[in-house]
Amino acid sequence: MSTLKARIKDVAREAGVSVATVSRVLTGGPVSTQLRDKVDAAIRATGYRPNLSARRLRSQHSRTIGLIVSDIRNPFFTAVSRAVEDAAYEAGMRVILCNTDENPEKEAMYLRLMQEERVTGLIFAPTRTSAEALSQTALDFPAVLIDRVGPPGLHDAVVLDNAAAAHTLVLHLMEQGYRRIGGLFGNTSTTGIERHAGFAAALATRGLPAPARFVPPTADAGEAELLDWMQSADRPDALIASNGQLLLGVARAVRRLGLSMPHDLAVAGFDNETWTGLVGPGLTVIEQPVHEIGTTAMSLLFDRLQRPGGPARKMVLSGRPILRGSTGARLRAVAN
Amino acid sequence: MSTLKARIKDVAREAGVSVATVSRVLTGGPVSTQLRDKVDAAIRATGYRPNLSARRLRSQHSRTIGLIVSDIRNPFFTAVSRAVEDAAYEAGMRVILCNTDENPEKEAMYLRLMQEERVTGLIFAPTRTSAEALSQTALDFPAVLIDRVGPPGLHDAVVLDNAAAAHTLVLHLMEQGYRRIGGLFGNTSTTGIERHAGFAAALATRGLPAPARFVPPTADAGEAELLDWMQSADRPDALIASNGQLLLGVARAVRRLGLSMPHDLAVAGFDNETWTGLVGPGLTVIEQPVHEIGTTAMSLLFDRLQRPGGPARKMVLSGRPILRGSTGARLRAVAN
DNA sequence: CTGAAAGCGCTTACAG
DNA sequence: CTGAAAGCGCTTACAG
Repeated sequence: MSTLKARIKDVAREAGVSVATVSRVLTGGPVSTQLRDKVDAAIRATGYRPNLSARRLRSQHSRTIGLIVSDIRNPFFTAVSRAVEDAAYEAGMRVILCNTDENPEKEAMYLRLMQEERVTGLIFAPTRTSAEALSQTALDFPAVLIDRVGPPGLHDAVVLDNAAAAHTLVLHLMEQGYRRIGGLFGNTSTTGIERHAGFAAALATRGLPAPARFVPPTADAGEAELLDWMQSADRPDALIASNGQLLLGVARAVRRLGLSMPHDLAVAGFDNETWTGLVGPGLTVIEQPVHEIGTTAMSLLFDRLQRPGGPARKMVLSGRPILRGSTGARLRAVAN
Repeated sequence: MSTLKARIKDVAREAGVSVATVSRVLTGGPVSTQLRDKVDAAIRATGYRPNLSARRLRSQHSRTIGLIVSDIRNPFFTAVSRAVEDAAYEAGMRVILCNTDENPEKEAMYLRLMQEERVTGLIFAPTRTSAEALSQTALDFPAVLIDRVGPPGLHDAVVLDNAAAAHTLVLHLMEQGYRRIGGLFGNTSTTGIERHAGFAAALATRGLPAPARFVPPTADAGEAELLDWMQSADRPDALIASNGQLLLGVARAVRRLGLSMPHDLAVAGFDNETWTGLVGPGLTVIEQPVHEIGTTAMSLLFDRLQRPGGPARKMVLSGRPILRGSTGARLRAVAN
């Protein structure tokens, strides 16, 4: 028989050994070659597959990583998730993925789920609300924050050097001749704040104004905001979008308004998504090391599990500027 | 105390009731209001959270859905996954997601994992190799195939009307004046085969040749193949790409060769990914009802769980053609 | 409605 | 190296 009904007890009977011996074969314990062969044969004969729930309960190890992000459809999180999952399965662990839609209530709910699953560790991209709440909540497992930071010194984190990256983009735009540089930032995470800081600082070095707008980090919000902005008095001649979703909204608005990049509006943003290289003259972006963010988060987590205690570590990874046509040099008005 | 150490036994002691009563409160069994209040208070006082592994083991219900796709980074699967996850959490179930990279060995491995997790049901996009193997393997849980079909009559499935969709695209291209219409198809799934069939059938109605190339369903393979094709003798004047990854490769090749759509090459494809509306004149595509594919798969699964037995059902959903500039009318050579 | 007891399928000291 | 026994944290008949 090879139904799923086979338990370790059935294998033991089939092999003529104790359940302890079967268990040892399964977990790589010390067993004589002779018995091991018998057990292996019995496993094949019965079609036995261990019951992971029982194993987890008894061993008190869930071998499970929680992964909480805002939306797996955001390509940044898609890529990070894939890296996390690969690393997890590699290490014999499994992943529980949750989408919060930047909703603090969902975050709280999934945090409870993580407790109930007795996860080994958590990788978490919190909203600002939840990030602050983290200082109150004592988690029963180590957590590594990604993309966004929490209360200082409390959790390990892997983030981009956001201020530096935004600074680089602004510097580039200024070098290209732009002076009215606007910024569109997400309003739900610390990331938007940090990128805004770098943006404002760079413009301050030249005494330029730093018009900024904060919106929900979605394509729709970005599109609507830019449509409004471009029809207002303080219309910018260059724009920075602080993440891939907002940048997508900007690209849509540009298309809808029939603007030409960079002539009517220079555009730069974050996240080297597939489409950024294919649109118009190509969009200048900061590429995030998405895969490395995922693997680094897992490394920090495994590290923390092996050596609990010790100070919180923040890994700050650099983005890579990819300069494309959307930030080509500004054409000066011809003297006439 | 509010550590995770609290077990049902601790709550019972705190509330002055039996563990059975606590369990009944937890699972919504019949308990007097008086005791229920005591237990609720004790749960709050102890910070108790149920242990899902224990619950699963004892109740023999994992409340878990397995989801096996080729790569979560493929936007089609990203969207389907999100729909599946939302439906699952809605129903109090959790999802185990696995990426197979179109690799039959990984598929077999994850299928074993599903057994060990004792999943309630499975949603699976198999390669052709695994789809065939499915006729041999008896699974211990119901499975719903998505995007691709398996052995006839064996499993529920949710698929696009692939042949009809490809037929529609070819018809449109012929109406626009194109006659040398090539097709680029994925070679790992039944989907590519079905789309090729519709493609060939449509061209046959006008007695036109149906030059087709089968490649791995990746952007790189698509790009390389089109670069080669466009430099060959049988260079097409219109092209169909059978999925979003291949279409992306095509878009890259078009850009690299400096071709103008539709003048140098008309392009149509599958999957209405974000970028398809933003590239050049916009790409004509068949939009798949990605969200509905996910929710329908879950419905079929829940249905099957409630009423086992009964014939396998195949849900065939229609794609929606989105006509854009990439398939604009062919400019005839001017008589001179 | 309530409690005492059995048992889900494993792993892991303990003793030999 | 091997086996008998305890027990992980729950749920669920069973009896009252």
